[in-house]
Amino acid sequence: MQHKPNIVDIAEITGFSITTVSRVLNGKGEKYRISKATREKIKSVADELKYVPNEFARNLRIGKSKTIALIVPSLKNPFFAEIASVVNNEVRKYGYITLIGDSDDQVENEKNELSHLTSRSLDGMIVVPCGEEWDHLVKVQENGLPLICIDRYFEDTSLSYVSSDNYDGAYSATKYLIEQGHTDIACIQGVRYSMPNIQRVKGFADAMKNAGIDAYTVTGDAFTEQNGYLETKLLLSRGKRPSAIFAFSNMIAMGCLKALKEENVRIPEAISLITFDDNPYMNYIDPPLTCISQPVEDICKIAVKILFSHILDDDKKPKHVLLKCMLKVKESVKNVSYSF
Amino acid sequence: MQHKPNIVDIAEITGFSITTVSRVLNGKGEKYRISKATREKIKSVADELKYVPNEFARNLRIGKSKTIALIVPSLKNPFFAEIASVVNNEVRKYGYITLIGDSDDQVENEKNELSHLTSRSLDGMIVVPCGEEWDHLVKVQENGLPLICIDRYFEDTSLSYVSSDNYDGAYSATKYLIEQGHTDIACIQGVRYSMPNIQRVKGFADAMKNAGIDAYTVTGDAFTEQNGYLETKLLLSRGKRPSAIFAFSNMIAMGCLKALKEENVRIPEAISLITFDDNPYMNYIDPPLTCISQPVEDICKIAVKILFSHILDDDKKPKHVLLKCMLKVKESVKNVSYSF
DNA sequence: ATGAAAGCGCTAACAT
DNA sequence: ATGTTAGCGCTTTCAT
Repeated sequence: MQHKPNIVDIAEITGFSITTVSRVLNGKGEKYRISKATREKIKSVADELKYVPNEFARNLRIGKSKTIALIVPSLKNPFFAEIASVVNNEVRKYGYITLIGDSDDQVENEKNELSHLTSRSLDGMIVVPCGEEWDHLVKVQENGLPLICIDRYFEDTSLSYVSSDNYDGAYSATKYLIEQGHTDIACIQGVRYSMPNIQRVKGFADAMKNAGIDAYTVTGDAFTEQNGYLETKLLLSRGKRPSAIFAFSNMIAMGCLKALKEENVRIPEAISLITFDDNPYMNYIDPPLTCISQPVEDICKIAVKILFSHILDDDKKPKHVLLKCMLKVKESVKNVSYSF
Repeated sequence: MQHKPNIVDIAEITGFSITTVSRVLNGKGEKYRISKATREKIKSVADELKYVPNEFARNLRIGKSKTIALIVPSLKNPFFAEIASVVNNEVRKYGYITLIGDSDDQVENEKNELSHLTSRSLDGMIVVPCGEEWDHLVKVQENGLPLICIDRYFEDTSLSYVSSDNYDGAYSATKYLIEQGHTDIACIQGVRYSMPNIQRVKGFADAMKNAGIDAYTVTGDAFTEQNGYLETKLLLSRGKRPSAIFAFSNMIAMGCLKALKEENVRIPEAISLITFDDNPYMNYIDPPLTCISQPVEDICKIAVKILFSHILDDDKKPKHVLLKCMLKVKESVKNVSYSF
């Protein structure tokens, strides 16, 4: 047989009807009380021909694609690469496939990906939104496509989300710095309007205020290495340097490191550094960075679970889940309690 | 309108036939000499309805899916994450979509992904094979699906590949170490049968021999952090420690760093370290690692280009491309020429 | 310059 | 316990 075998071929060879073949091959043989002999014959022929069902025909017919899409701001960022990896694996467990879209942190791209991907009759979508707009996401959902936001999300919308408890994470980090005797702390934030950032700033500020510290710096405006670099350079050029820097993401921390290295500022001797996000490479940088580790794996697993409850169980109620972060003490924060 | 609009809806609204609508929406209006007025009307209605073509129907009809698949050993490894990112972006430029599969470095998974993915009527495939088998890959190709290997590949098969010139890369790295006065060099290799590894060992050995050094160590058996860690531990427990270690991948290097740190061996003062692969995080480890950087971006771009020449131009001739690596001197290799 | 109609491979409602 | 048949939305051949 030259062309790819289809159920018609199998029907002709076995002498049964297309329907019967379809039923057997879909595991509905029992249900339709198709005789064992028939089932076996059909299956063996299918095997022999190396029959693979045409997903397009099936999808066209049933209007489902067994496909979900994941849109992340950048696969090159290890934080999102891990998300992609975990989501991909979890989704496979349901027999579904993941299309990965990269928005390169541009809302325009996100929208394009969204419309491009929906032409594939997706069954669901997981998005790490990169902008401050959510209309296009809500619209997708209103069109009947279950959608979950992870990491970045929006409040007061009908969109489900799973993220870290960023407020608590930032609060703990700041509290830890204060406990180590730091009072002059600067934090370098990411995209200002993004919910994780808003929560982190709040957690940071609250921890400072609760400790009776009113003077602190919040600067920066992107979750990028460049932002971390520039802001650190600026902080270092100030009259009085902060004793500790709190970087709001792994990429920002990289930029801090670059700047601190350039200026020959030793960590943690001269300046302490703490950061959001953890990853394996962080253990080998100089020094290993004390960080707030996000439960990325759990976030993804829960997101996928919720997504499939939306898809399969028709449970459309929006769910909002925040998971606690963990402070991982390494070597980049100095105890300065008795240093004056 | 409740359901997703299709060309039938547009035909009804505009009063033209389905055929005409299809032609206009596919940009074949000119070709079929459809009047400008008609074209504009159809387009405006399509816009208004936010019409998105159903890819499944189209794909079913034309037998193409505008989809390619990429299988990598692990998305969590930044080396492969970068590959995924670049391939994904390049493929989008052709209006195609990428399905990403993760083999978790198990040939069994690779085979599963392969058969799972082929049911999606792929138009092409890019694989970073993880085993020493290629039969399943060749078979896929023989079934008419263009397939390219990147990074890891096989010789003497009909499979196209794009990879680094690993021999040359390893040769340069070794030559550099020797120029810096090192003679007692150990290299920690990855998966032994893999082509990059074979070439790297050859490059390493040739460089040593050409320098008149006959004694050297080649040890290890996986491109993993664990392998790097264990082998370094073993090297350090030997009577005479090597003066330099050559790690054959980023992950192996991470393991080396971990072991060296644990044993308080200073780099490069006590032992020099050079590694294959570069990535942004490597600039912040202690010390920045001198490395052989692979042209990942170019490899991916060329692979995609070749893939599409196979897909679109029907040019099925296997192509074999090796790109030169680059030695990036940072701070992990000490010049020991005059140290005895 | 535009249309009618067949068919891609599959599923499911409706037979028998 | 098995078969007939109508479409899913699209492209394309053949007509006009």
